[in-house]
Amino acid sequence: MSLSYELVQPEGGVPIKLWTRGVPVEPEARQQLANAARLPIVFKHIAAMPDVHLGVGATVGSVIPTLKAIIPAAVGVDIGCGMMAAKTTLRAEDLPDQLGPLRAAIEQAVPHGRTPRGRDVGAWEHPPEPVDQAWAQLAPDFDALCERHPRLRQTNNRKHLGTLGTGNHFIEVCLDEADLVWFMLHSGSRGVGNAIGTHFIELAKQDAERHQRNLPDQDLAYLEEGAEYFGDYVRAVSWAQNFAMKNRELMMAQLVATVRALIPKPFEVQVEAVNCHHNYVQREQHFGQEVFVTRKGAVSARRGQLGIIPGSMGARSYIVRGLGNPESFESCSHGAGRVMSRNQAKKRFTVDDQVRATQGVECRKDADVIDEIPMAYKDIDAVMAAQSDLVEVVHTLKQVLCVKG
DNA sequence: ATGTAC
Repeated sequence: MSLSYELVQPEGGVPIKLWTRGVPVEPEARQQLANAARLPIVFKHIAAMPDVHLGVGATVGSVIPTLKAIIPAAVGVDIGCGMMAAKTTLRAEDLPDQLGPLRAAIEQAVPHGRTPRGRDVGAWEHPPEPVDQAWAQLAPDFDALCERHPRLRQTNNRKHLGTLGTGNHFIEVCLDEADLVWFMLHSGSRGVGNAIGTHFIELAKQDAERHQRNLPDQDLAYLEEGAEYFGDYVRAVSWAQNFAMKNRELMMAQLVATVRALIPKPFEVQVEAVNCHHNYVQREQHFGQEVFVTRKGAVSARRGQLGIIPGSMGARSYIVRGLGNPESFESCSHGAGRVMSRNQAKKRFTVDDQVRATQGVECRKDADVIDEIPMAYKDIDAVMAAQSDLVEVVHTLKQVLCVKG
């Protein structure tokens, strides 16, 4: 039987297994995977998902298991970034014909966009009660962290909880194959997670310099167990991941309340919503060994575990169930993956292209979202086919409304 | 992705 993945053996490193059959992979991404494979702390092999593409330090769409050490830049700065989705009892025909007012109401209810100095655009001016309650839960561990790392206090933290952000972060209303309405959203740990990531990436680089480590790439600097800041990083990254998960829960609640206020028909939202990180690190057992697994643009896919693989603004998204494939460290892709940079997309496509590609979706179609045009992403169907031994599709979702930051 | 500096 042929392998479901491509096997590459970089000289002086662990093997790389790529679930990329029928999907393009940039040579630069291969080089970057090989760099990570040469680190002495990597366990067994590296897994590349079908949406793999070049990132900072580590490749987006990769799973890197490490022994008694973590590479902060492999986790990245968008710590805890991920997806949340929930099915409702609403049906397509319960939605209004014109979705513009609903989009405007969601944009009004959930802070989104940039948070430049002195102006609260993407942040709460006065966080509502549920946000303050959630912050009260997060605050003690954050305060403890700030005692040892005071610069982290100078961040947007409490006012960013329950807010969307920018770029590819979005909120969608979707229909599944049975015309049931779903809510779905994509966001992370906002400013404070970014500051934590940046801070510890810097500390890891200083640590590598002190130890005169010979690294294939400075962005692959790692912190080892016993290093001065290792424990702090583990606590900080875990805190940011909790912040991100709570951030998504709060936005989902806000979204549900907003739709309830606008749609006359009463409806229920499933209690067991899916809420999964795709940029994170955690302790796991693989091949009988306790390891740190860093998923950068990858989702956990243990047997039976539900995950979310979104397509682009105009494409379908998938609710998936993990098959627990041990060779992928029980993981799957986090999306379609880009085929071109944001700048390339803005050069190549016009507003007319964007209008055509997002037909039937109530969303922004202006010059500032062309970098998110569906053609800038890989074909989601090819991506799904390449990982058929990692996940099975449970639901297929098509967006009818999309809010971008 | 985010915030800030250029």
